[in-house]
Amino acid sequence: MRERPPHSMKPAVRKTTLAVDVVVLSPQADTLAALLVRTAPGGRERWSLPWDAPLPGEGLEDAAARITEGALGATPALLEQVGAFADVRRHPGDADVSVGIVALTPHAESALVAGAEWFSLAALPPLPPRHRAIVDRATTVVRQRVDQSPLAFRLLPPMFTLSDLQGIYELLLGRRLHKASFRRALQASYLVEPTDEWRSEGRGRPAQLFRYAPRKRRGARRGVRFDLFTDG
Amino acid sequence: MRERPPHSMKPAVRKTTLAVDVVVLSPQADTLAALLVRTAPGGRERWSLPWDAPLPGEGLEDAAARITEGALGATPALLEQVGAFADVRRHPGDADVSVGIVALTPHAESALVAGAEWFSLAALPPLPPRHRAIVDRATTVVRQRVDQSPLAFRLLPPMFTLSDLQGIYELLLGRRLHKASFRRALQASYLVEPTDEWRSEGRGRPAQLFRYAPRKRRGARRGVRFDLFTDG
DNA sequence: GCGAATTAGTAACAAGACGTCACTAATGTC
DNA sequence: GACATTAGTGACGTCTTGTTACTAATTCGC
Repeated sequence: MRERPPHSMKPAVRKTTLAVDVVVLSPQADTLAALLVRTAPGGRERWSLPWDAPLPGEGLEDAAARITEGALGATPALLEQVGAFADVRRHPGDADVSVGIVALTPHAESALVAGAEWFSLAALPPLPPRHRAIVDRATTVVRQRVDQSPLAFRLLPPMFTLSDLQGIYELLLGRRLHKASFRRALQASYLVEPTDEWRSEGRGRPAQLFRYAPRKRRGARRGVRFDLFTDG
Repeated sequence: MRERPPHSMKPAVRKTTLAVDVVVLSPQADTLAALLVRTAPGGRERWSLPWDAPLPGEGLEDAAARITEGALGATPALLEQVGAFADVRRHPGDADVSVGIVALTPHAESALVAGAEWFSLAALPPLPPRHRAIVDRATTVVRQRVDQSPLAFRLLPPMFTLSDLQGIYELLLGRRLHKASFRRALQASYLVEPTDEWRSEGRGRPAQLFRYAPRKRRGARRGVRFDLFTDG
């Protein structure tokens, strides 16, 4: 809080430099990975989040979609704001204010733009300080919302096994879930429906395929709540 | 989503006009009220949220604190970002981008600045469209966070009765809670401790006063979760 | 004074959610 | 055919939650 005599002044806009910084997340090889781009030589960090200023008249999410396409070569499945950042932490383009946006995209082999690469969230290279803060907030936001909104389904093809789905939840939440509890909670949530198809993945019993089909839920429904750890 | 060939461009900041728009909320006479300021004549709406551009180098929350002081005459008890808004909806200062921030302040008779007034959230006058959207998001954000962070205690004096506290939760959540469940959940949360003092409010049995005293909670604690409706 | 009204606080119960274990089922591998 | 591997489920004990119904301490009306 800053000390300042409380007297009214006419508010007025001032010119500011604004950036949209995007945390593109995708499941890659059993971890959650973020898409980083190589920075121009000269900065201390070699990598940063993809970012740009919004075009005149362009919405923030639209800008984030454009920026994601520019680095990923594909449209993200879901965009969500994670906050505005105006602290003094260094931004690669020296923007006064950054709007952080998290984008989710399914795993795909689609060609990345030259200079873009996936990094496991657990092993990110050094980032400009503001970008580091945005990544941290993005993972927090994702973990908070995964129970409330069908984020996980955006990362899967239209038909998937319950083990696939559980794997996505575990990536997004960052912890293991118990199989029986997961399925029971999923039942109660009325979010999926079984199909007639089964998939055999080599070894083990074939798994039934499900599709995302949220049904009307009576009363005020609570989200899917999963708790525990360690499946045997 | 906008259609645009995905080829890489050097990102660059551009000048934008930025506003910080503040939703100051306070309990007033059994409802949640927002603080509005009279707008300069000429605009279609007579009222708007207090707002201003951040000063050079000023953090967003710092700006929100300053703006709140300018309209309320006091420092808010808590500030929380609710999002960035860059759609085409009209802003009273024609800012390209607004950062919405919600401020909570206890009920107080403190003198408002001339031109500022409290309005029950249930009966707001017409607002500039972007401000209307910010108010709606602010109430959503407050309801989502009231379980996770001690918002409610910021709206009460250091000592309060459990009925006072329940009333604040009901205002913030916008629904009635069941007395026994509320108290049991509060017990489990280890957020308050009883004092030796009691308060008699006229009729009825005197109530014990409590103070906010979050104790270390073993393991990963879940927030206070209240569910039900209708107290008899 | 004394009962009715009013607000505070709690015990206890029933129903449900949750964590866990142990099992059955269907496939591939050796 | 034995075994490893993954899928899927039934059942049980415990903890959580919604609800009812009660006790407690005060003011108000008469």
